[in-house]
Amino acid sequence: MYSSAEENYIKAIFTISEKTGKGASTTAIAQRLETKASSVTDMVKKLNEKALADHRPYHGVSLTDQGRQIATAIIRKHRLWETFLVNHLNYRWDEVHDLAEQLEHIHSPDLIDRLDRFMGHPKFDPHGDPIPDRDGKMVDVAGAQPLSEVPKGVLVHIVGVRDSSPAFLKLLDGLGLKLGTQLTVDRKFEYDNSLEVSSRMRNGLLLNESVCEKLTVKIL
Amino acid sequence: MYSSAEENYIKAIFTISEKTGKGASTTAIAQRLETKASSVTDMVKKLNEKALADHRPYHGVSLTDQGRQIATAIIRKHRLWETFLVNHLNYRWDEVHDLAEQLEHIHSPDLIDRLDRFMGHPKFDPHGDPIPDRDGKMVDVAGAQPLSEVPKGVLVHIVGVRDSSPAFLKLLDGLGLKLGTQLTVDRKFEYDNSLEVSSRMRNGLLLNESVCEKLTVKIL
DNA sequence: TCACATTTTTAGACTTGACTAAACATTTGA
DNA sequence: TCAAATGTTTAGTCAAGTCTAAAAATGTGA
Repeated sequence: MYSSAEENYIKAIFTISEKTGKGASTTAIAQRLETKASSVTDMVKKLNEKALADHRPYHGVSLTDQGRQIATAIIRKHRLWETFLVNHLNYRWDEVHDLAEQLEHIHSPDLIDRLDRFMGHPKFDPHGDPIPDRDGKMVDVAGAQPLSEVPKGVLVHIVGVRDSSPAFLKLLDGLGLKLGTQLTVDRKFEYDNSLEVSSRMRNGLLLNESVCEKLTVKIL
Repeated sequence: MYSSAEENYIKAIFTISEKTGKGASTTAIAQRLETKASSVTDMVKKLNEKALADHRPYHGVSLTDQGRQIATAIIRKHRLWETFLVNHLNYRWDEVHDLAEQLEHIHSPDLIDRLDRFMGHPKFDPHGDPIPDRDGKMVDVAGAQPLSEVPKGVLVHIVGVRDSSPAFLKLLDGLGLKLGTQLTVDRKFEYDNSLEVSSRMRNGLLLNESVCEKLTVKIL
């Protein structure tokens, strides 16, 4: 059984490694968990002793197989809880992240499997992220790419968001964008890499670079 | 926001006070929380400073209005989660206590109200205990009494259990007793205060004193 | 190559919540 | 009424997790 603190570090290392393809630096971990690098040093030492992580100083922390297994289990819990909150308790997709961060630390041999069964084994969470199965495997979303890389004139639909912060999700709500929304890139502005897109609901929607990078789409 | 430790103490003080009608002694609190009296002293001091509890040494700890309000909120959470686990995730009534002890510490402005609405505002949990509403009010179970006090020949039905431990609940399951089961006391044995009862399913069921005290029944 | 900016670790302290052992206080029964 | 039993508190310690400040180590650009 691991503490919430340990679990949060494991998840952070996993997520940073996923994103960068390299080990997670102590500084990066500290930043993500809003803590200090010295605290990270201590915890990484502890995870190392428990054979959950390896640390090559100045080259990053990586998870062992066991660490990775714990990480995917936590992510599975997080995403299933988010799905439950949105699909059954009528939460909006921008409200569930923090609550799921609490719920993901509930320890139970089978609660999450029952929740999974109750919901009919959903494959994606409300933000389009794949939900790992009991063995940590998740469907791979082949062909998905950031909107920022889509050429002009191609019809795509939104399959995921790379940022689950309330602010970002509310912005999307305000623009009428959600999972499944079909889009075409009409114009690209080199000046700031912003895009003008059109959907069924709206034309001439101007999206800045950072928004486009965080929207994952698939060609239809 | 209160820590899980603080919440557990508040709940223990509330429950002991309910049961005994007096303040909760530090020893009683220690026993219930499986901790030591000296630890209780420390925490009670802290709760006192936060205006959640009053302590008159040798006469018990009692909760302030604010403390009581927190206590009923936690009990509401505990019982609603138990109800959810049994009614929607198919847990048995003897499996949910420990899990609900974790879930009751989830902090959220409205999760529990949504859960309440989702389930259609249940009035009782799987053990027959009344679920407090948002204001801490719960229906009072008038006319309920322990089976041990029921006279011979009177038809009653089980409305609650005063012990939610897996061992006790499994015993009841094994005897074919559950909420709603109709019983008549056939014989009373003065020797050890055990009772012989009969239900529709079984006759000549011998229940010892401690079991009879923990079964709450109502005359039909 | 080598200085410096960056990253990482160490050392010492703090908070929360718990513990043991011992001292202290009160109730109660004889 | 007073001593024993019971209940409570104090004092000192510990572990987890965090922090600041300072020291140490490393990668990299000039």
